[in-house]
Amino acid sequence: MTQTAKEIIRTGRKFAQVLAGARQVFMADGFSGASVDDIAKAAGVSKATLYSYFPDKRLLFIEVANNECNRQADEAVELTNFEAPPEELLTLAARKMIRILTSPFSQRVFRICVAEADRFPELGQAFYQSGPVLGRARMSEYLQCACEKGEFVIEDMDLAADQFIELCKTDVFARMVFGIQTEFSDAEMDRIADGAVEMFMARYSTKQKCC
Amino acid sequence: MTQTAKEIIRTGRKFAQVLAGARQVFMADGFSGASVDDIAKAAGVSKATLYSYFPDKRLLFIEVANNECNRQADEAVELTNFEAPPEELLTLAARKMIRILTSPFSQRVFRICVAEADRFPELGQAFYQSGPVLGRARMSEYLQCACEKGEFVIEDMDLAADQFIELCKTDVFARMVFGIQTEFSDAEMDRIADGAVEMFMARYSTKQKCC
DNA sequence: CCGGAACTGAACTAAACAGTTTATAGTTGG
DNA sequence: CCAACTATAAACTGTTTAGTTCAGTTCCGG
Repeated sequence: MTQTAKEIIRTGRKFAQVLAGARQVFMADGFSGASVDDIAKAAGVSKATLYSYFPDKRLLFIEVANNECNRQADEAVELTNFEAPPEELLTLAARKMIRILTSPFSQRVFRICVAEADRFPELGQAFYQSGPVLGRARMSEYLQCACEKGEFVIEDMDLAADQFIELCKTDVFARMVFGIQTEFSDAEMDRIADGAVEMFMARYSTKQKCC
Repeated sequence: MTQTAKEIIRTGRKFAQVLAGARQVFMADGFSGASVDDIAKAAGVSKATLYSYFPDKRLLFIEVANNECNRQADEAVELTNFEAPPEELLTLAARKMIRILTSPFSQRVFRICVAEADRFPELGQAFYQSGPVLGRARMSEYLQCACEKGEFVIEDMDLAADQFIELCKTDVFARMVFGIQTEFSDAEMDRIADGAVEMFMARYSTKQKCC
């Protein structure tokens, strides 16, 4: 009558190993694609040990997913140097954004979130919070600041932030998601980034480029 | 020694029934989530009958997926009335686009494409062709025409088309994909649509709104 | 160096599911 | 009315995989 209840046991020598193995296999194969045997093997641990830490595959996955979401939140884009001229700053931000969006890691996590949306609704939510919401917050913060300096005129700050981020996905995102293309050259990224910045400036900048 | 080879037999009374049942179950549960027993039941047909038409689950799925992609291509947005003022036309197009993007059907198909990208790479390609590529072509065509009338100045037509389509996804798409929200009010859609149009006009329209 | 806790490996259960077979029955057209 | 074709239900095969069990081994603190 071993009363493990339904809880994760975080103490023990090999806990971290199990987690690392699970992370590796889940990231590569998704939830359904990953077998517990594979995970145990990748972790260099017996299946019994794995099950002594985690009551089931589901909770193991959730643990991994949460960790990854937190990691992603930590690595989020910092808009450094609010003082730089808006056009420059936005161009840098756009490039960074595109690079993050197209990273193998993002692609994998995105795929898993979508594929497992039925089984793990909370997963999409977590990812949305630590990705898009955070990005928008950072962007909004900067735009607010730039508006106060009279560089932009923006009525709906959240909309503007979302629009900028969305523009960074132009073409690239769809090609990625549908498996048309998984890597992008600097030239391709710059085309999108510059396009996004020019569009954003044309809409919200106070500087007129004509007349 | 029944020489069925590995081919789909399209003749026979119940072929259409099987296809309809498969469509229903695959759309609801995805490829892995759907069991052949469920499909046979939904089709009102025995499993043996199903297997007399289709050599395996995979080919049945591909048949359904192809049909759905073609259907989607047929229903694609027509940009009616090229003569209308650009702002009006774009606003209508944006609303239509958002409505299509957020339809339960699109959501389901998108989800399936992403989830099964490994198993069926050609699926994403087909969907990309019958969705994004088609949309861009239609949009490009219109923009070309409007440029010739002097309503817009656009250097990179494909980029502009993609940008407009992308702007229509602002916020909405991410919320959908991550399961935050699956239905959208008219007000929410109009906010995005109007935002997209204003942005697009500011960037590419020849009409100045100031000075 | 000892005793208990952590770990191992391999075998096992149970369920799900793709695909097959069989024996039977309805349908159709000549 | 009789072949030939089509369909059916149900049982069966084989495989995969989550989760369990247990006898034996390793590790580590006291």
